[in-house]
Amino acid sequence: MGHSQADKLATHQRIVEVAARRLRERGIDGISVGDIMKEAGLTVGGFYKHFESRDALVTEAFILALRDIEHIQDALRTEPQRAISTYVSVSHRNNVGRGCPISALVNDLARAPDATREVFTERVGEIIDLLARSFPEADDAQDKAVMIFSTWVGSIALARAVKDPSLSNRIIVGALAEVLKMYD
Amino acid sequence: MGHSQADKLATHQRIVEVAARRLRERGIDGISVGDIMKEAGLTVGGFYKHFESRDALVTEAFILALRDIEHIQDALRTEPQRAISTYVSVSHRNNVGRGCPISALVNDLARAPDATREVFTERVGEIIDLLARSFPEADDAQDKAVMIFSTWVGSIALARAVKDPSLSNRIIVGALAEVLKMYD
DNA sequence: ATTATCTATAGATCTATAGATAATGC
DNA sequence: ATTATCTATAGATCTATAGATAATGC
Repeated sequence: MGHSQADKLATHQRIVEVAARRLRERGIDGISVGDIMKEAGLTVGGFYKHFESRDALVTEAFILALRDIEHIQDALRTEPQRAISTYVSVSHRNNVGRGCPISALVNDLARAPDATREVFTERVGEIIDLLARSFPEADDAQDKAVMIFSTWVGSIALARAVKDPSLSNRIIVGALAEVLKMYD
Repeated sequence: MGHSQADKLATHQRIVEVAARRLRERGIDGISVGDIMKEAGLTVGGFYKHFESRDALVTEAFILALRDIEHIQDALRTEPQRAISTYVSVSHRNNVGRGCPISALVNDLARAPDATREVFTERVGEIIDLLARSFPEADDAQDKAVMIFSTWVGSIALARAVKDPSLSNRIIVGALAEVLKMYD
């Protein structure tokens, strides 16, 4: 056992990092405390010295996962079309464990505890505001923003769920092409 | 015990109906064989005389749930704008248990067994084809179709997951308004 | 002395099966 | 005799807790 206070912080971070990835891959109900601890190189007994409950880990892991879309939000401010092309992409579809936790977990979030849903809701509001600002001259900028974000989430989630790779690619490529036309 | 062969068919149907609703409300991992049987007025022991496995019930329940979008598909052939207004609506958002199983379960489906994903994939292809036919004069009809279906799924899933009712309404109303503009 | 992590386990699930019970249907 | 459903349970989870162990840090 290596157990300084600094070690504990590093351990905590490692647990949350593992959970943030597996959460997106397997869903909220798809991860267990035991599995996450094992993958972090620990045993289950120490878990509750780090987290109040399993739900608390889920919320913390979701918050960490949201960091993986910060670069999209930053790009939205200055280069919206590049942000869109990064989100609606084959590489994003293929990398669920490191991708946007909203498209990976939107159904799970609808059934999640309030604490997690609140974090999620705030971020959705921010993204929609950023998208709306990318249409400074439109009088329906908010509506356009809401539609684009719905398309992002829907296209990536659908492209991951369909079995046919050709259909999956058509969803990504087609949705991207149409969304980009909104900037013409 | 009432146990004619006709009773067994009715029992089977009742189990699948209960599962089709709870599946959409709670997710694939959110239903248990025992809970579904209990809600159908039965005990757990009889389950495996009706289904090969839990997964088999999930697939059958998903197929039954798909019947709740057949009226949308029918409307798409003749009145696409009405079909869209029915799908992207507050009442659809509020009725997950009887609503489209794709928007309720798209994340779950990405992690589901192949048999379920295949049924889902086929239906997605059909819907996209129907949507594409609603733009007979456009040369990007397939892309438009893919975008609209992504918007459907994303807007309903997001509107259910956000906590703020005002934001939830803005997502529905905004996404609907923008999609309808594609028919102008 | 304190504490970060470990071993062990209680108690509550959940899927699936075995065998009993009470009807149906030849 | 057959069979639809029931009771009971095996075996495998899963969350959470108790108490032991082996470090840290005053």
